[in-house]
Amino acid sequence: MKISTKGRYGLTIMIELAKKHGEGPVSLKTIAQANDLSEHYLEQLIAPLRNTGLVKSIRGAYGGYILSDVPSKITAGDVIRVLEGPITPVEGIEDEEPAKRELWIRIRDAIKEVLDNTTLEDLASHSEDGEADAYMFYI
Amino acid sequence: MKISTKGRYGLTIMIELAKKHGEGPVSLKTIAQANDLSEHYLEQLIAPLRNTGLVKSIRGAYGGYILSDVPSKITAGDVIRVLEGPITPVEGIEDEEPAKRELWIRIRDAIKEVLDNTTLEDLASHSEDGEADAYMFYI
DNA sequence: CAAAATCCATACTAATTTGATAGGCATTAG
DNA sequence: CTAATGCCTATCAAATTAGTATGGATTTTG
Repeated sequence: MKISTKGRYGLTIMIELAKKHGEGPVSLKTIAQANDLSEHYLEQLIAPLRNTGLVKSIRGAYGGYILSDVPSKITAGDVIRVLEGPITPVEGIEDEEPAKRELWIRIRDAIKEVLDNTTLEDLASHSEDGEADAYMFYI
Repeated sequence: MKISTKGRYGLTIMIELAKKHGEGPVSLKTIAQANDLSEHYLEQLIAPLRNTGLVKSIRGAYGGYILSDVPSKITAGDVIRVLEGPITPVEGIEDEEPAKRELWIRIRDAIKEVLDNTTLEDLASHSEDGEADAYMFYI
């Protein structure tokens, strides 16, 4: 029941690109260093993001990546779907018996609701402040 | 972003126990056969359910398992937490930067809301009918 | 042009998790 | 006693995750 580093680091990349949207290409090296991540690994994650058209690449010296659209038009769901596959708590929901099928569907819809209504703009604008939100720490 | 067979089969076991609650112990063999699952594998899954007190075992011939409480008092969240660990889309939410932390918390709370408000009674009562719910098939 | 910066592609690997299987001991109903 | 059942430990194969390694290909600066 976890989102792997693929989705998490992928979101990290996209948030960085959103923060610098309109300021020209951002290199993976910059993003890797700022977030203490492996540049090589990020390369593997951004490849599908490029292939599906969420980002565009500019090659050569002083190149990098830019968002294909404005941050308010790209959602967390767009990113997670590309890197983690379809958003669902189980594969083949249709094959489950009715009771569990209904449960998985409710969970799936709840997650989709959150991911599809959170844009990169939302995420980027909350990235600067370090304030703790009221509802932060509880399980 | 998946619930593994541990959680899914675990729920299957608990739903079966809920359906026969009050009718004496149910053996794993019965449950395994009814759901076409490996009895040995179910043994491994029910061990933590027994250790945490969600079910009680009756040893010996014609033994089996029974729920420790009425089906309306046990939730899907109780079962999933035991078999899958804490309900959260990422480990160490506290360590994430504010924007993503807020996103993970929203997802976590949405999932918890569903799991903690679905009881075994709900699930067991929907298990007999084979009717397709209106909102079944879409992604 | 040459060198540096950057993207691009493929292959390999170590660790972990998942989903079991195997075999035997312990307990109880009949 | 004996058959049916739970209980326990060990082992294992496949898949997934989280990277590393290597070597390009492309573009810009100087």
